[in-house]
Amino acid sequence: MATSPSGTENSKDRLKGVIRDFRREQVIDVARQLFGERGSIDVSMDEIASRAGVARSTVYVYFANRDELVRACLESLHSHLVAAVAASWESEPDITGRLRLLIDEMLARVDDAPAFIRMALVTQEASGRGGDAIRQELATIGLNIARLLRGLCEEGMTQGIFRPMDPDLATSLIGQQIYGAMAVRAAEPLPAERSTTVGLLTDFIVHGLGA
Amino acid sequence: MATSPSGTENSKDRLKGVIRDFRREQVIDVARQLFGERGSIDVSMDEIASRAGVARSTVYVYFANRDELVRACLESLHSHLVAAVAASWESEPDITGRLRLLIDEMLARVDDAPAFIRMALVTQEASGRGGDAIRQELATIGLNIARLLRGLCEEGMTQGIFRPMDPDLATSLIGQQIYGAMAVRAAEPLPAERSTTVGLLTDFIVHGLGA
DNA sequence: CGTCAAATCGGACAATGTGTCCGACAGCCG
DNA sequence: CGGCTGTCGGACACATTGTCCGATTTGACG
Repeated sequence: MATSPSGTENSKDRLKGVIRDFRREQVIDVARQLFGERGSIDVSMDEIASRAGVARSTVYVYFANRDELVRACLESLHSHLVAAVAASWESEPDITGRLRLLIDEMLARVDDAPAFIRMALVTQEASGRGGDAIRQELATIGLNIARLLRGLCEEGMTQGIFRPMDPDLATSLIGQQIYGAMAVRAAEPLPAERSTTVGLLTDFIVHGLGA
Repeated sequence: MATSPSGTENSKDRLKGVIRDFRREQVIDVARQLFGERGSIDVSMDEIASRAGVARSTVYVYFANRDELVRACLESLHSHLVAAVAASWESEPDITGRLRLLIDEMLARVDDAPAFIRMALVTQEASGRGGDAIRQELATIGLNIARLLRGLCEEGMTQGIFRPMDPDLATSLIGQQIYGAMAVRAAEPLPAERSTTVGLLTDFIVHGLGA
């Protein structure tokens, strides 16, 4: 640690870090695309590596194993979602509008990578052996979205738009509806126009089926 | 074909058929239980075979491959569901009551084999290579349940309980909600009392979140 | 009881994919 | 130049699926 000036060393290390991140994202991008097209089970590490233009063994330098790579892809998807939502959140003061916004972005993720979402929604599967990292990541994502939803519910009730109700319950019910909608859309060969679906979904959540 | 009296031969063949069915169900039961506990990915054919007390190669006499076995398990689960619903359907004339009944039975299936349901809900994954048989079966099951739901929706609208709406849309929305609820429940380590959940869910479907 | 056929066993096999490891090699920095 | 680092590419051990086949059991029938 004393062999070179700390300034130079830091800069060098930072450069290395940047390069590493860049390579990592290169692999993640390829993996996300392949997973999005064909799900995660059907894509081998071999294929990801060769498509990313690196050796298979090199992939294992960046990711401990397959699950870690999948986890990183989920993380990437999530951060894109968060960024997209944050971008228009403040400019949409209406509660229902924000709900619509959130749903729209989530369904957009589905349209982006249907096969991957299909897998993600269920990779809670694989409860036995591996998959711990993946489930962990999904839990984190779920929690984060639940946080958004819960805020929405509480404000909706305060404003008298929603009827009084345990906010956790409301959050869970909305979450389940969105979850179902995502899963169904992910399985659909030709999903309907997203804006239409979002509108109908939001309406249903607010009004239900009753007369 | 002329070597023995046809009567005897038929009886013998039927017996063989019965035996075959019996053995098949033996394997299916074991597989369903293991899948229910740990999902389908984590259970090897080896383990299923040895737990069922047969050789691995024998399993392949009854099922062409892993997917066929999974398909058979799904079929079994579905037929149990249908039987349970049919048993109390007629004695429940109320539309909301029937909806509650259907939801209750579906969630009961989840409680029965959470890990398997988790997988089933997403085995639309594996869109590439195999999995065709499984997806086929899931589509059939989904269609059948959608049929029930659609009838419920139409009758509800006729009776003025539900607001007028495209019945296909209503069916899809309810289906998605139930789907989400099943998936979430399947992932829950300690799901809430089923009757409570069913009540809240039904209420939400009918009334939504609005004030 | 002995015979025969079908069912089952059990293990070998090829194919595929994962994760590990290591020697070779190229580029960069001192 | 000489060493360091990251990458390559391929060999390896391991697990699993699905196939195959000879040996063995079972059970029905004469």
